[in-house]
Amino acid sequence: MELLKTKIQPLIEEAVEGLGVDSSLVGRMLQPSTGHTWPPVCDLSLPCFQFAKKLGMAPPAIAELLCEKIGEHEAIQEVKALNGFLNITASPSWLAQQLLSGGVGQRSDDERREVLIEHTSANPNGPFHVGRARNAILGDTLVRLHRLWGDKVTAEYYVDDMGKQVAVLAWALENMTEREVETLLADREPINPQWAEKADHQRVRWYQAAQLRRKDSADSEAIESAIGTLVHASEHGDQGVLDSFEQAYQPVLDGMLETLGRLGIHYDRFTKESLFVTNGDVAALMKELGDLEINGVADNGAQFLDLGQRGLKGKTEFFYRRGDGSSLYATRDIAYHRWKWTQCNELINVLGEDHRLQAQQVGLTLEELGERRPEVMFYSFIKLPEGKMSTRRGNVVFMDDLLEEAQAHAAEVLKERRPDLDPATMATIAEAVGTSAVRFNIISVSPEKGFTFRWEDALSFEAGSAPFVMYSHTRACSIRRNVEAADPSFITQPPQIEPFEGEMPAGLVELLRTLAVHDDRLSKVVKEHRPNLFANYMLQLSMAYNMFYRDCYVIDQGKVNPFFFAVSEMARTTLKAGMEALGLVALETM
RNA sequence: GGACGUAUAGUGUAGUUUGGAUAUCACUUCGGAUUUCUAAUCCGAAAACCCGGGUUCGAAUCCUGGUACGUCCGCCA
Repeated sequence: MELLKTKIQPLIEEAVEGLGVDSSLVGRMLQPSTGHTWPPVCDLSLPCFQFAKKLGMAPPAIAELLCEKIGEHEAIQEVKALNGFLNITASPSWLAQQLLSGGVGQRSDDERREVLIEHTSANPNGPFHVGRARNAILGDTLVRLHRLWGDKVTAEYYVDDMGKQVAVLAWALENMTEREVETLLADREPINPQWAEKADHQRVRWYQAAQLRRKDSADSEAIESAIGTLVHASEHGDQGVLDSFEQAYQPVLDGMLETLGRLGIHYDRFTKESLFVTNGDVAALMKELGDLEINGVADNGAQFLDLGQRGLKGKTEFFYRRGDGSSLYATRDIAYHRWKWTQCNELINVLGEDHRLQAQQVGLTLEELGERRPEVMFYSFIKLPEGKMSTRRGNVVFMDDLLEEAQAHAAEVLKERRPDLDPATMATIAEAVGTSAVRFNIISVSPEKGFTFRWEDALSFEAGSAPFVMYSHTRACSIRRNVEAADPSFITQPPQIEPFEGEMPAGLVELLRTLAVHDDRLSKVVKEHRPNLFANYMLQLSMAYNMFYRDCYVIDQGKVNPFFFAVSEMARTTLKAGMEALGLVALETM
């Protein structure tokens, strides 16, 4: 709790110095109590173990001594020695005053940054499946969290508009008939009629059929060489070929973006990979790389960097140029990164764990060129209970299907709970609940941990899920509506808040404490790229609000309590902003 | 074979960067609250740090050796 720490640190330092020990460590040692217990036993805690040796005293005794030395302070409710810790609890009325006066959460300009976040960047060759969605959901959440913090963010999608995957798609659309495609895919699950008009679902079948023919047909060699020619042309910047590629993939990409849009995921900019080939950046880059100390040349003229000399373990040769002089994917990625650095002062990539090595190579090369390396948030792949997700084996869950299912499930729950609602409202709420639950289910797990997709988890609407948070928010909204009905002046001209008299109910204290650590948590989450911690915070905030709701009646016997209402409103706006930062729909009624 | 990542109650997870208290939250199980400012709620109980060694007053956290799972090791993208 930084809010409290800045106020009372001098007080503690003085007390520590009074014992005759160095107080310079106090700043580092004075921490929120360890988060192992919820609710926390206190707001700030000073472990006294390090002083024990110097003073020749037992830590609990030191804590006792310090405890006696700390004087009264308006911000402190209680100082207590316990098990060798000096525990400080903030005064709830002081917290309330700080929070309600609006002084909390102001960011100075030098804390705001221009951030470019690249995420998703999936090959436009087929519909989004749940595996790919982890990238988009994590990336978009990071974008939103940075915006909540006050950063200026550009969300960017790097479009893979050249190379083999798109070439296969373009070749298939040009050379195969629908009948041929369907014959080849006869033993696969047919296209879901619901998506029959959606280009990503349509065209992926051409792609899949072509993949089969490439492997396993009489003319596979001829096909391979035709595709090879296309790839080669695209890598040399042949505009005609690039245009035909675009015609092939753009409708697919549009379909994918439609799916993402349903989850509230949007981009500020799309940058095409081919740009860096056609504008000469890649050629210039390869020339520059060739002059580096660690450059090497293979027998056929291909070139690489020996990154072993820069500490890379395992495979040390990093090829950036083929024997025929053309560039590789990673080479273009480096050119792309140099360009990205001209657009921002902080760069974040969201990448699957399969990109770890390549990200190392790109990072080391950028440093070799005198650039900074980007920060990367890696995530591990989503599996199905049956095993790895694979389009080839038909073992996939499409996002489009998941979202439909989630919506339907939410509609079912709603029908029982709110039979009074009209169908249109019900559909809107069900859509919001469904998509929010799907996002939350994925966000709330640490990115680097493995994730197994389970329908029952994704569609769970109980405590610990998005609807739990959403529900707390609707309660706060409902209270606001009731207050407005009881006395509109509370909304139009909020009254002066009198300090709270007497002892605060537990739920109120808990809510104030939780609101008070909002900025601490957000700051950590944004700096360390860990959206799941904020999801966790939102659950805590919702729980705290529910406790407050239990203990404090904003409207009691028709009369509005101004203090409770002010706290409720603060929680409501904090909940709303936090939900938006996680991409959850902040419904006002559900 | 090599590089990297992960391992916490029956299940899913937080905490590990910076060692410190009774290890978080939920599902499940068991028990309780309700003529409610929206019960998709609240209160209570039971239940876990992969295995071995080391450092330390103190290890889920740091070091080391195993085991299991995942990812990568293309002049592919």
